[in-house]
Amino acid sequence: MKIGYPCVNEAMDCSAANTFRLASYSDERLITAVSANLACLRRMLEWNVSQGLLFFRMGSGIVPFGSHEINTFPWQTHFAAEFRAIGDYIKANDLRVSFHPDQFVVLNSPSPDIVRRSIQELVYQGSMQDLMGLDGTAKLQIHVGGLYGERELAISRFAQVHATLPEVVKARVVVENDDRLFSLRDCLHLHELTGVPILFDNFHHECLNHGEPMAEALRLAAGTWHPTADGVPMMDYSSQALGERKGKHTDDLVDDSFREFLTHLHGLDFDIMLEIKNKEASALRAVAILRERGLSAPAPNLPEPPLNLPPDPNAPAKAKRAPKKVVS
DNA sequence: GTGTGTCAAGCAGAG
DNA sequence: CTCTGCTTGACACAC
Repeated sequence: MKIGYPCVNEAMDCSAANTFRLASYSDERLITAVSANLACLRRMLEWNVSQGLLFFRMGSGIVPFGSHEINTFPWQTHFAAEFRAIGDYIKANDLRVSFHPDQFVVLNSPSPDIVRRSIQELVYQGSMQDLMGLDGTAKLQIHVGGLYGERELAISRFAQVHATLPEVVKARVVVENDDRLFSLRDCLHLHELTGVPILFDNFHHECLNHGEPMAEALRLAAGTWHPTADGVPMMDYSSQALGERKGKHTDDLVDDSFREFLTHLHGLDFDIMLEIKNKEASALRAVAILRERGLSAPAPNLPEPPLNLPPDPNAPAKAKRAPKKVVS
């Protein structure tokens, strides 16, 4: 069981999401942004390893405009060594990684053009995994898509498009149950049609379900993952922010809710992505909770104090990101 | 330096 | 019709 957090480390002074405007696109800017993003990605992974956080979701913006036609720069070959080095680090430290292409990826859209661009985006993100030398246990996590007023048609259209995906993408795509449109039951139906594994989201299941108890839902979702080809089932974990709109995530891990959730696993193994606003801070607490229950490896010997944590009390008040280089 | 409108992309639902 | 939320804020220009 590994614990992870998505995309951003709030304690670090770098971002792996450097970008720029489409209107100001140039190869030079692309090279600058990708270089910075890969360097930061590497540092985040190293920090994660030092903290026992062995699961991580990479952001969609590592290569700005990675699937846009404007981007004709051969970044795959230009940055091959950097990607490979990150992949080697991932494998050497037994890390698990995933990607979550954004809401614009809609494989079941009635619009052929939207489907085409969606596949392009999956190819872009999957090609990063290829460049890192990662196998099919690294995943691309997406939603079923739109409802368009006809649930069965929407699901079957996903299945048809799924069958046409390039093999390297198809081996990595997993589908997440969502909180408003497509429930776990819909995803199980889609799994029967396509074999696509289901990435279970406990909070979405709480928002939208057909009465399946949490333990049963976990068992059903886990059963859609092939033990070797897909690896340990992944899941997203969150809980309801009290007093907020239904579906709103908490800002901070609610320890007792997480402990209660763990009781439903009944020995099932999952790699758990914490979708919680304060990111790595909650992930660290989740790791501690797993350790207190013997569900996770003991703390590694920390070779060095955590980078940038805790914040230097002598530092000037608030400076989450290191200030950009001053060119006075 | 700070404030802020806007940024490649889809869809559903609230108001 | 407009606005919001969704896995993640950051760019770029006005002042």
